[in-house]
Amino acid sequence: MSKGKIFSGIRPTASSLHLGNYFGAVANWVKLQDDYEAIYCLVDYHAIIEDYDKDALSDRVLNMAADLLACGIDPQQSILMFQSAVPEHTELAWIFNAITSYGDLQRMTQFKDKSENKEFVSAGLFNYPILMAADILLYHTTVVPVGDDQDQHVELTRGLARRFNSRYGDYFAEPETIHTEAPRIMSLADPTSKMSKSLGEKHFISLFESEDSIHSKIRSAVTDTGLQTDEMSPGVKSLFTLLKLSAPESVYAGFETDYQEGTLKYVALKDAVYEHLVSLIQPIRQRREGMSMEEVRRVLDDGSERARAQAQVTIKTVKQKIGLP
RNA sequence: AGGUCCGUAGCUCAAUUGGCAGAGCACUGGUCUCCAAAACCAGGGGUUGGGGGUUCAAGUCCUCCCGGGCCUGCCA
Repeated sequence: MSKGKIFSGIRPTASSLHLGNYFGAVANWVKLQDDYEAIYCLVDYHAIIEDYDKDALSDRVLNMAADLLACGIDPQQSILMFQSAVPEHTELAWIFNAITSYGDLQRMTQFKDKSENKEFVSAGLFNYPILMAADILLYHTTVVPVGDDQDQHVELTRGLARRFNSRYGDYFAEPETIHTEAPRIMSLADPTSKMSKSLGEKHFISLFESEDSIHSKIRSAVTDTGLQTDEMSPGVKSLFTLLKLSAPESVYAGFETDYQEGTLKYVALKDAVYEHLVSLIQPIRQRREGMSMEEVRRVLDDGSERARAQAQVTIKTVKQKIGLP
């Protein structure tokens, strides 16, 4: 039987991947490669719709590609590409603009969140779900692995596929989302917020930063705040999550028992998280170090070329269907 | 294109008739804590969007430019 087809993107807004990217998305991307035909895309056209550093962007694309390869994305198996190398993304997005209702976009909660209290809101920020729909449908993707914050956008994508099909004749399959068991990794300094580069230096741990820095960030992780309750505090829960992801089950179970018996020393938990985390990411760090950027560039160009071949077929058909010469 | 309001620290803002650029939050360090948090103590942080001008003295006044918000007009 034929494999399903996956498309997933990541914005090259930082110079390297952090633990949230890794456990929340990339680790799953690596696993999914075996069961699906996958396209993983650095979505640089998405990166430019909000403030960004033009001098850093192209290096970020390359560096994140290198990070992804180090994490185990296999360019023999999957396609690793960058968006702006395949102009058909924006071409299809424009076409989808014509069948997207203004109201649908206004209802996007992410747009409402991001545009609130911002003095410059680009039209691109408003339109971005359309580009995302184009990214997905351009390759006849059947499965989209995303966090639940992207559900609404995938739902729009399904709606656009349906609307296109009913106006111009069946063509696009409606992609399904899959939610892997991927946990949301929280900021250690503020365990009620998702780990993110944009919150500031304290709020994320890069896969590639120094061990000292990782250690001190974990050591200073917020644990209990305010009054004691029966519930495990978000900060402690977050540390347990990281331990579960990085340590053997027996180690995890030991700490859990300590917690339940009230004998847990948070320092011990933190140091265990640090040690297991570092040994888990050690091989990734080593692969990343040995990587040549020329090779990464070649992989990206090759992936983008293969993707483009598929994209061109889609665009050609779409243009015919909608009546363009 | 016209009208109008605005631009001061990472963020929100203050600075008298023109008179030493400041506060809160955030950040960094310390005390405390198993680690953190809270609290307290200390610290770093600025081309006041940019150029020119008036003045003994400009964040403040004049002028041009850049950027942004709102309104109107025009446009494929």
